[in-house]
Amino acid sequence: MHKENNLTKNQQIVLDLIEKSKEPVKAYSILSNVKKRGINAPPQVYRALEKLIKIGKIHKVESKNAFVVCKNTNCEVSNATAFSICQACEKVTEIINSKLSKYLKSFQDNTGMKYKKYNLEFFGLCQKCKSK
Amino acid sequence: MHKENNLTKNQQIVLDLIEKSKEPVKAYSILSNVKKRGINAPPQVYRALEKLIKIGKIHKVESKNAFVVCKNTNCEVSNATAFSICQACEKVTEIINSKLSKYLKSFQDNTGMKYKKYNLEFFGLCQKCKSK
DNA sequence: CTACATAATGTTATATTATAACAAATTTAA
DNA sequence: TTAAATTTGTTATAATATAACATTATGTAG
Repeated sequence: MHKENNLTKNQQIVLDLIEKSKEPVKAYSILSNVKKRGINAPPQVYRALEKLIKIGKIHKVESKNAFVVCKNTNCEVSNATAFSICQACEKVTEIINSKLSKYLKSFQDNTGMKYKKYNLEFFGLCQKCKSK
Repeated sequence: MHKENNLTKNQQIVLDLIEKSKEPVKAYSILSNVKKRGINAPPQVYRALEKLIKIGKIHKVESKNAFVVCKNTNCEVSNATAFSICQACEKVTEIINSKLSKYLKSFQDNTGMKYKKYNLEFFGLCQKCKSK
């Protein structure tokens, strides 16, 4: 919400909007909400999103085509992301767990491929929805 | 490739096509390739895909909006999927690693949320692309 | 400062991915 | 063999994302 350095006007507008939201926000929802602030067309939103992802301010939740603020000081510019997604209420939370990230960052499969990046999405029922 | 039981004609046609492909296939690529077999419109493809995912025959690679055959006899109807994706050649391979799947299936975060399902995508350079 | 390079912007158009809605045909199972 | 459920075929449209290009702003080296 507060002014970040290094960000251009459009990037800041888009980031502000995502930060204000409790839920992941979709690109066209962002667009319709920032029209009053002078952003008129999809490319302006997608460009800002691309940059914000690149610098690690936000992440894309792939299974939802939606965007969330990075809550993790350790995810190292978007290279190691994990989310918990409730299948009922659709709530998405970034998982911050150093054991998990250490495990995955050092994971090696049998092909010898060295991983630079991962994205993990867990699905289940959150506390609230479980008790319904 | 061989006739599977339980599948309808369209489901079988779509599955055959995905099985024949070495790479993840996109929905509209499937569509254009099965027109000669009588599938004319997107909903026919998407319905087949939905069913095939549900029964665990195929997976969706979320970061690519593309579909691959399940290579894993243990992924238990799509509930535990992991992929290795080369950022250069875009090759996608399903990771079959029981340590990894055990670790993730039993993973618990601090919210008490119990996970039923996960999808993990690793990115890096495959052997071939690394040595270029 | 100034000129070059780089990045960001604004804009129009279009490509790509996915679903809604509904009538008809087929399969399943009571 | 009828009712229910599923799958199909079809048209239309919604939702997500990028191409292309002219313009403006910003950063940086000389």
